[in-house]
Amino acid sequence: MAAALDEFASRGYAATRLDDVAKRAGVAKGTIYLHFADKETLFQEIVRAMVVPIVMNIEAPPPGDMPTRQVFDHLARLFVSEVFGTRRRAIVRLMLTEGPRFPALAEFYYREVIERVLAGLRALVARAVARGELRDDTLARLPQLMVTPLIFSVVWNSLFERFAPLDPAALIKAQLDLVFGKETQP
Amino acid sequence: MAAALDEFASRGYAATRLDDVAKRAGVAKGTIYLHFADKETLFQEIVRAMVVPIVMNIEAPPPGDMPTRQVFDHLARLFVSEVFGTRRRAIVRLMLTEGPRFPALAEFYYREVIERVLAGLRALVARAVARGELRDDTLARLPQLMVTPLIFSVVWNSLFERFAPLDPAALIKAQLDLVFGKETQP
Amino acid sequence: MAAALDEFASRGYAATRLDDVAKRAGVAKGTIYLHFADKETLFQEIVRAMVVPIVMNIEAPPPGDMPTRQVFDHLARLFVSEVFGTRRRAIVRLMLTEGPRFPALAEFYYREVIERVLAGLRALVARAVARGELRDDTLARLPQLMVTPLIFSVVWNSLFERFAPLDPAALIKAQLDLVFGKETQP
Amino acid sequence: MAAALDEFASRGYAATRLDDVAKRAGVAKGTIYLHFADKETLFQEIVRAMVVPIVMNIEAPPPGDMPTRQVFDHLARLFVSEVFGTRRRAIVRLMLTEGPRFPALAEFYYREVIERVLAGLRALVARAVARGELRDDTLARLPQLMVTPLIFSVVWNSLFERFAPLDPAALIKAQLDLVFGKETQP
DNA sequence: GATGAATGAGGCTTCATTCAT
DNA sequence: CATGAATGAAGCCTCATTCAT
Repeated sequence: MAAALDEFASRGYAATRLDDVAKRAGVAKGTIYLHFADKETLFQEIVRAMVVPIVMNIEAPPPGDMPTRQVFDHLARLFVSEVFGTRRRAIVRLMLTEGPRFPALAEFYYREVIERVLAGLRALVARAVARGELRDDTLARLPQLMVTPLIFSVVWNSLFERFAPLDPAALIKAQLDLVFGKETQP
Repeated sequence: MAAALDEFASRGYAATRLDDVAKRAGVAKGTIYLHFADKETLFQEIVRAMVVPIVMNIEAPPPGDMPTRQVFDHLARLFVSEVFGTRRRAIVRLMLTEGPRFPALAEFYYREVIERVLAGLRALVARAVARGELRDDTLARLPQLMVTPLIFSVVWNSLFERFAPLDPAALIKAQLDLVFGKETQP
Repeated sequence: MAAALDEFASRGYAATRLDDVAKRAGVAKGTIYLHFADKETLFQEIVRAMVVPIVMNIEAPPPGDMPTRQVFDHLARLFVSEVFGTRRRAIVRLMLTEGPRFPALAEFYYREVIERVLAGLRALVARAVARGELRDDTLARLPQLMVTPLIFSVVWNSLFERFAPLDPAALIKAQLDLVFGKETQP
Repeated sequence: MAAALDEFASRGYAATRLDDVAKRAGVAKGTIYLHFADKETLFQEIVRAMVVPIVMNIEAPPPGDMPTRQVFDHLARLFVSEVFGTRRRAIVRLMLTEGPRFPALAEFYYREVIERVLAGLRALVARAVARGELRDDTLARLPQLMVTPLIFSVVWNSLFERFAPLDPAALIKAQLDLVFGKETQP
């Protein structure tokens, strides 16, 4: 699966040859079919299997007294170190680029990841409002605003990293500053 | 080219058959080769040809006395009506999904579109700072923050429109509220 | 189709390679797919196309005054010269050997050929009874008895021709002798 | 071997997978290779092993005073109950359908079964002629005529049983009636 | 003996590309 | 210019066979 992920990530679904996956994994072509019904299943299994762990962290409730801004900072660092900085980033990119052609996968992703992430974000926003850290509830209606910089960073860097690498940590920090007001002590 | 765009947009580059493009265009398969060297060239020509017009608007300098917030509002509306609401949205999505596999195309896109858009955004941010409409210059360093909602909307809707359509106008307005402060009179 | 028939006839359906069919036909492998959806369709189309002409003859009504025995003699000669002695014999053999694995084909064969042949045989038997050429009507209930020697000859020779070729003309003549009584003047 | 016979019988030689044979037999795939060199050998061994018992009965000499017609009746009943009505019918069908592709098997079948059956039939025909039960010796030259209904029944039912099942007992009885004259007391 | 995971040759099928008309 | 039949390389998948355990 690691070999397949690498191939899918670097060539895309359609351009990946199972021959190459097998070669990279150090097995014969037929061996793949002992574990996966076909290329499509292999692809979907990989994404499914690696997508779920990504979401785990956000659901853990934050310590009761931590400022919400700090919670978001923590989550952002988590994303950068555990997703963006790792092979999991490829999973996110594959979802974005291949998802439209795999409706079943997109639905799975939505149910297993997106809905949970959104719910978690909404809960955090509500917490911040309740604690007087946020003035209004626009963000409760559009919690996506808390993660646009993350997705944007993945997209940007997959296309333009060569020309102008974009630091996801800086981008998300700037967004948090917009939301919570500029930090006074960094 | 319109036929090819439709096919590429709905199936992706690799899964598009020139047979289908020809059928949709009402010509014979061979005819395509009278105009384009091969499938790859066809794809790149289409994206190039349709990408350029997208950028035109942003470069026109804004009326001298218009509040910068209004300029951004106008540009956002322009994006929604002229890109998101039209077939051009497919072009943006194709750039995002196929770009990684077409480095030449990504470079072209970066030079012809992204750099110019960024420069335009930077100029607008500088204008806003100069006019006292923005306090600090984080946005001058990361002008991408002004467009993350647009890109995010395209990505989101290409994957999850079925489950939870996301209104790009609302998302960009909320982002502008974050940047400029909540509008008092709409 | 002729090339495919030859290959199917000499190797059976499963063992036939489309590569060989193409080679024998003097075309490229892909060309086959311009005319037939897949190997299975190719096989079925061939059998269908060549099976129908076989049945034509038997349906023509016999001259009013000809002894029924002569009508059968004529049909038997027709079978020997137009089917057994030609490439069409391979069609019959293919139906027998591959039919069980192609239920759709067997049904088609039954509807298009067998039912018609049986009806024709029944009509002839009835005619013979009406003219006093046959005593009882067992054959009207089991008209298959008029063709068992033909089918048997095809089966026998496909297996044992090398060891003991069986003359279908002699076998069917002997059967007709059994049915109508030994011919007095040959 | 029973498992393999079932698989071969229902799918044909080429379409049978050793995986399925092993599964049906409740052993591992490799186990098959402890007993048979390869798939072809397995197939031939099965047919050989089960073909021989079929022929045994016909060679037992008939009771001296039994009318030959009765002997044939008895043999016909034996075929129906011991072959047609049992799994052995599959063996006969496999010989017919796969024989052309296994010349060695066809030869074995001819030597071990056909020749003996033919000899037995000839002896019976000669006995009938000697006893005045048959007028002429056409059947001595073409003893196959005594079994065409049996083979035909197997072929017919393997193809058309769904549409019009054919009773082998009725067919062979009718043929015997043709040969020996209609039975007066059944 | 028995297992069953692994192998890889082989065959079907697709589709970008060509070219005679 | 346009056609579309023909090509054949390329890739997915199957399954008989092997062999370390």
